[in-house]
Amino acid sequence: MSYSPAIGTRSLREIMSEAIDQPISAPRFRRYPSETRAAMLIEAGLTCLAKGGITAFTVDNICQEAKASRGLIAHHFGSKDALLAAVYATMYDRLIAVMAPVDAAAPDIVALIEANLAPEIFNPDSLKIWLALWGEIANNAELRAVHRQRYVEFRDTVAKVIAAEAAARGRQVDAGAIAVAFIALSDGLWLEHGIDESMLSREAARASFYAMLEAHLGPIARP
Amino acid sequence: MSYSPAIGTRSLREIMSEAIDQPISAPRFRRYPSETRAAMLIEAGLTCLAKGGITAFTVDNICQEAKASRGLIAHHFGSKDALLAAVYATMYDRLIAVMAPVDAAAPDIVALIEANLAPEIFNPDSLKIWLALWGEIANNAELRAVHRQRYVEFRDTVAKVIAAEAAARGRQVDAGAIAVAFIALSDGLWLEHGIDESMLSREAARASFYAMLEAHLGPIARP
DNA sequence: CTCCTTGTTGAACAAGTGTACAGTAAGATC
DNA sequence: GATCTTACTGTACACTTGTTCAACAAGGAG
Repeated sequence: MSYSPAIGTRSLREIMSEAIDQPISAPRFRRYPSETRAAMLIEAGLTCLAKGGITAFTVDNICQEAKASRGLIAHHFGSKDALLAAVYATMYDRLIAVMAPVDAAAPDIVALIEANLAPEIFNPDSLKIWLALWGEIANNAELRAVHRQRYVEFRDTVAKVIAAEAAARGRQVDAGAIAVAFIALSDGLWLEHGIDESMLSREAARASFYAMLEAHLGPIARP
Repeated sequence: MSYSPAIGTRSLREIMSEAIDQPISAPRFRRYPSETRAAMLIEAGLTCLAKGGITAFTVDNICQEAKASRGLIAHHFGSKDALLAAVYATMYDRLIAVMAPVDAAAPDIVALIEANLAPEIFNPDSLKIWLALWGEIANNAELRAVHRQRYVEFRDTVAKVIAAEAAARGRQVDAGAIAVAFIALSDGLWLEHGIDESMLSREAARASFYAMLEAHLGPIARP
């Protein structure tokens, strides 16, 4: 038995109600403000990346994860690539948010290190997402644009803290260069931890951070 | 006008020869020893990864790059994933090959650092390949198996050099832990250099390596 | 030359890809 | 209640995906 699609003024729900001879009251779907739904799709995209890498970042997967229909990504983002760019921006948003306390009135080098080791950042799922995204940067102009903007923003935050610490110690250093090296180390530690958790503990990563910065700034008192 | 396919004992080449009324002497394709063709497919796979990341690692792309037909990957590797695993193993082969001189009778910490900066290793194309592969490790059992084996092999080579250097200096260190940190740093530097070449020069990367190892081993004479 | 092995081709297949779009309906506003 | 905006659905589309497989042919062995 098949039902004909709704025609004219009678909704499918009305027809169905009649056919099964009882009212169907529950709405078939929920409407969200555009921003809310966009955020939901971004979240679903992140989940897909964490679960299966860039290969699993498909319209079908994402919409299923978000419990929405296939058309929604196009409606809210225009294209899948635009959603991917939004996903990447979200990752940087969160990274920078964790750094925010560090960037406060009193820059604190220990807080910088500990922020990098925070569970929101230093965890395999999060890393899998970074990894999937990094692998796409070279092949995706939209992603590259986001990267260029956000990376510089992030680097400058780190450089500021390092420069402040160096000034407080009366040391002359190239804070920008050290910031890049620090980020490189951070990325590398995330990488090892993300690929094989057992290979590199948080404690080992912490030691690397301190050793690296002490080489440039002198002894740092650990908390 | 269309030609019927070859039937019975007459080859398509014979029929074509007759049709255009002149001999066709050039073979339609070349046969290679299995190993040779496998190597060609691996090379083509590497090229695809460098050009377009894991998304470009498709049967069509690879076979086109290798100037072969679609069926060849299945014939030589069984599946696309098996080829990917072989590609990954090849990357480690080459990395370990560059390290080989380091691992010789007289382990040399400077040679270790310089090997990591060698143009065969420290270049954006090579990094794009690593990046694409790393992003897949978590989602691909075959790849994970290769990683587990080769990474340990590689780490032990690095640890050996560090341990020897530490012994020569009479220092007590955890060479394995330092090796992991060293590899993490190395990966991170490759990453920055590969994503945006202008962000991190070879010279800056060199400085990071020396600072990192000097923190553990004391002053190192630079070449 | 005539086998014979096996590397190679290319079409066929089902399943999955992103996008377009016409139509549906939720829920705020009046 | 009626009206309207727009979030949302779901199908259709053209195309790409990896794998299978029967047939072809290169090139060495005899």
